[in-house]
Amino acid sequence: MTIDFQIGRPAADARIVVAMSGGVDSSVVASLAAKTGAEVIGVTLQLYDHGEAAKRSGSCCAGQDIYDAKTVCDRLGIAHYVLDYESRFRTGVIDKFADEYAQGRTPVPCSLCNQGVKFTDLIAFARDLGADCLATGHYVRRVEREGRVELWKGRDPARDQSYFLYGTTRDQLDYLRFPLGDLPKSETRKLAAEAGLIVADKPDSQDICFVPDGDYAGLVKRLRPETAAPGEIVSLEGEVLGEHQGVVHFTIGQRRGIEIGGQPEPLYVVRIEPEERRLVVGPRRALAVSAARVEAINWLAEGQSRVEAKVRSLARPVAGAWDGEKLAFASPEFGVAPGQSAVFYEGERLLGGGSIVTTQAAETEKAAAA
RNA sequence: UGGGGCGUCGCCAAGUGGUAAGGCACCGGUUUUUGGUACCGGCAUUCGCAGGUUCGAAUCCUGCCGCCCCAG
Repeated sequence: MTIDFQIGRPAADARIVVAMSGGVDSSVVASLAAKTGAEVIGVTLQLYDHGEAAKRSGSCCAGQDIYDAKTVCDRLGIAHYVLDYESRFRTGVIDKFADEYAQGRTPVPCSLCNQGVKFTDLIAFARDLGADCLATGHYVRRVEREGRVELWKGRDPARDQSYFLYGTTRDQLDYLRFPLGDLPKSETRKLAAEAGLIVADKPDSQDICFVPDGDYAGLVKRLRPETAAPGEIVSLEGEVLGEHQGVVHFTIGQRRGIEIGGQPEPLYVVRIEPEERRLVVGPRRALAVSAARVEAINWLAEGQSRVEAKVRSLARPVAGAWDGEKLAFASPEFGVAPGQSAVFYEGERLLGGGSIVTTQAAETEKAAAA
């Protein structure tokens, strides 16, 4: 299978840099790039410690993964660079991640990473190398239409990663290539196997890449100890129902882990008040939100008012109206957490997105609290 | 130390002779490049304790223990 990298000049003269995490996807991208006949350079970022996480595979950008990426490059006969981005990743992603929790918000580290270290810094590096483009293994599509580039969802809806890439700028998009955007994952694995890549059967990455054992709270606690301070759990009416072991363990809309029984219906986290170290909980209907204020928006399209919006990576898009400041949901949305991204779409096309700063409770909460 | 009430899974709670509902919580799984959500599954051989009646009791009887309320 051949993929057109849309470089605009003979492959023999082209140079492609591939961002390689050490996983299947980006390895296949490197393989596809090599097949074009262009000069291909694999680059892997070393993002965090050499300790615990390094031994774990199926994540990205630590010891085993770097070794895997290198092995793949050797097989393909291409160059491979490892860049030490630990300190940048630390300040640009991990510290911010912890800070967000300290403010009672729920960060999306993958977006922070893509928009910072991965794209901004890596693109600069690739440009320095004189490359024609930077290719990654993301499942999104770059579509040239009417003389402009657009960002579309990955063809395979189960794999679409556009939610995490809303912050990609037009300039970056010009330079980026996503060769897997049209493929289903199964096809990627098949290509990996055909190419004899060592990572063909490597498990998909999941969870937060820099959290070795899934215990993200443990990491945040080390960086921001105050997030582990116990506090009250109160009802919407202000009644103290129990105690929690730190706001770091919670996010808006969360049900499990509150550890309060004896209720007629489940309790969800409705609000987090970090300065008071207080958790406000209530029934599901209290989560209903009619609108969300969104800031730091990156538009890839002209500002649109009628949009479909995703406020979580795994949510189906919902209809909404954008007025330049806030997103009004056509029908109440549940579990909208400040810190998460609101990403706007028009069908397959990603229009833009930003960070949710506040939400507006729907009438039902007021009714429930009254 | 008179009267009344109660004691069923961590919590709430149904069940008053026929062989322990349900909800919440918790645990596990599924899904997933964020946190969650949702869905599926698990969760009292036992009903404060000890005797007794009965073919059979959490359910009836007796005693004890504990808690609550009202009276002293």
